[in-house]
Amino acid sequence: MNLFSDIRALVIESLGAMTAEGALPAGLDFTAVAVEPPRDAAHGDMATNAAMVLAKPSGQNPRAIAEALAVKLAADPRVTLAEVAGPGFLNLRLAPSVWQGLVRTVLDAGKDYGRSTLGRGARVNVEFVSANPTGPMHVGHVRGAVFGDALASLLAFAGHDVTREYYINDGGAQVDVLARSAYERYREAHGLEPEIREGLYPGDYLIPVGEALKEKYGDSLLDKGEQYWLADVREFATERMMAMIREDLASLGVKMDVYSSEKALYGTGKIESAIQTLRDMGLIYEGVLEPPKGKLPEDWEEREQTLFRSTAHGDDVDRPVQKSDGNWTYFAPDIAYHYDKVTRGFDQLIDVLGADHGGYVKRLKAVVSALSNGRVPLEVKLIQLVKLFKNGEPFKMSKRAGTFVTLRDVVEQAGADVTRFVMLTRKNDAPLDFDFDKVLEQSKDNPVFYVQYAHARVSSVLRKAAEAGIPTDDATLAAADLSLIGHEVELALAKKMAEWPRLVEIAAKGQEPHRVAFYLYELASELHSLWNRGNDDTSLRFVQEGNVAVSQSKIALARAAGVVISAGLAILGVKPVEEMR
RNA sequence: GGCCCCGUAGCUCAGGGGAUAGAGCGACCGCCUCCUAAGCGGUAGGUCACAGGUUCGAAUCCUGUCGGGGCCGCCA
Repeated sequence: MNLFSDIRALVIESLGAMTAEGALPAGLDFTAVAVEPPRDAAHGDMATNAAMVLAKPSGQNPRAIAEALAVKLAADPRVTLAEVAGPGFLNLRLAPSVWQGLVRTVLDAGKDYGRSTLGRGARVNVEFVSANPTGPMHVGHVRGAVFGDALASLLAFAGHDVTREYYINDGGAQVDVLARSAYERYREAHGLEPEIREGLYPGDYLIPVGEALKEKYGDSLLDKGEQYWLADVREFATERMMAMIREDLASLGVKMDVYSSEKALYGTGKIESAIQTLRDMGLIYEGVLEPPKGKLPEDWEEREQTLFRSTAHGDDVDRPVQKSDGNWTYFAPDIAYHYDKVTRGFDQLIDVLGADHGGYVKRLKAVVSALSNGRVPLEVKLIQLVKLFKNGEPFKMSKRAGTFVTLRDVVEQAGADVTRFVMLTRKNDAPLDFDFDKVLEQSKDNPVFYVQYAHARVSSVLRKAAEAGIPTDDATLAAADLSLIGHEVELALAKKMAEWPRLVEIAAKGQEPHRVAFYLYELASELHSLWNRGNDDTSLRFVQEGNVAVSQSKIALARAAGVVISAGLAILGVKPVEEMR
């Protein structure tokens, strides 16, 4: 199904034959032999570096190897031309029938075209978002949510068994703050003046929570000390916040498989047992940390703490797991949580975190490495900041000034599809500019519309064909005489589609969903290009008046492009459109 | 002081061992009696931050320097 691997197999087979004939020494390692699209399409359809890679180990001139290999490859009916170029590249040109056959392959496979077995069913846990349950999701969370979701889809498409997971930070001091903030709103609901002290959450979103508390508890919590209500209010408010967050995620089209709770780790011995496991490995000790160099915290004092010997697993310093008052640090439940993920049998863990967690990565990796005996790799994807713009002007966010941009604001203004696509057009480790005006602009400047427009044009062709009475269901198109398409511009579109399975694997290996977005842009560009050629050359239009067979072959090509665009958009979580409005 | 990320065209960014380094925007020149011109074709624009190293081959890998951002015990 992947033409590049098909041709690579042919190359390897030919190299094997050369070895058998004594043209190459036995025992050569062919793993570095690659078959790729050439940088410049004028060079051919595919290129292999085989001769250059094998020149040194075989002690032969690369061009001589390439010449001999060219003869072998040219004997295959799929190869119409094999020529040596540059330092020893072997450029291949493939027969039109190969590309015509590819169109049929795409139509037969439908949305599964490009699906890969690369992952061999490995169980991968992708943890993402994990926003604190203390308020609505803001724009900073959106990018992490979209990235994690698309990465999960990409890995699943590439043959992994993926679990999407959200870790609810409902066990720390911040949920106590939430409870106190909600309690003030509860008092407010009773007509009292709320005291939103410094450090409490001032947001309006807690007002309905206060009212709901009144409904549930009446006035029974009024004028009582914290010890009477804190636990109940905390649980109540946290639940409400999570309901809100789930709604936010749903509006973005993100669906988690598992929600894990930090609170559930406390009082169940899970933290203690995870720490004990590390202790048994000799990785927990009582000690004193060196003060950080450079900028010293003002209230620094030496103090003995319970430490995790993360330096034994690649970290720079050991890390405290207990505060001086004996409580766990934030790190401790995280140890237990990652231990839990390891215990659940995942083959790989991926954490999607904000870039401000960069200093946290090494200790997390150290924990997972220690607790899995090095069996489970942890990959941490850091998501850089989103810089908001409006009318080309930077848009500063501030909770205090009330210019706090929530996920809901973004989705309401830009729409889920646009938001998702735009947020995926950048590598996760590069900052992203998000301009509210630009993302809604309907031009080539905006990649979302460019790709959607291409898909809409395919739909338009199908509608036109239907009006002309030409049957265009997928089965009919797949059975069409595809040898009728042969113009180089048409074949160029098919060639771009041939790259899709390869791209899926590259993107999955690199855990880089942005590659999908860039690929879709290129594919759309090929389609637009072909479309416009039809303006000058009517023989290149998809619907050919009075010629059903030719029309069907050309429509099959367009439809196949639409199928690939849909498949790519599905990974990004974006719905393709049938027409532009 | 240490750790992580980044530095590619005027701007925003792809490419991350392979050939003459690409796209969009901006600039300039063209293309609608014709399937959606929300599009297409072309021209101009580069010391891939800098210096060493590895390699048949480096924008890409390694080391260092410079510049930008992030992080660095009792917050999560």
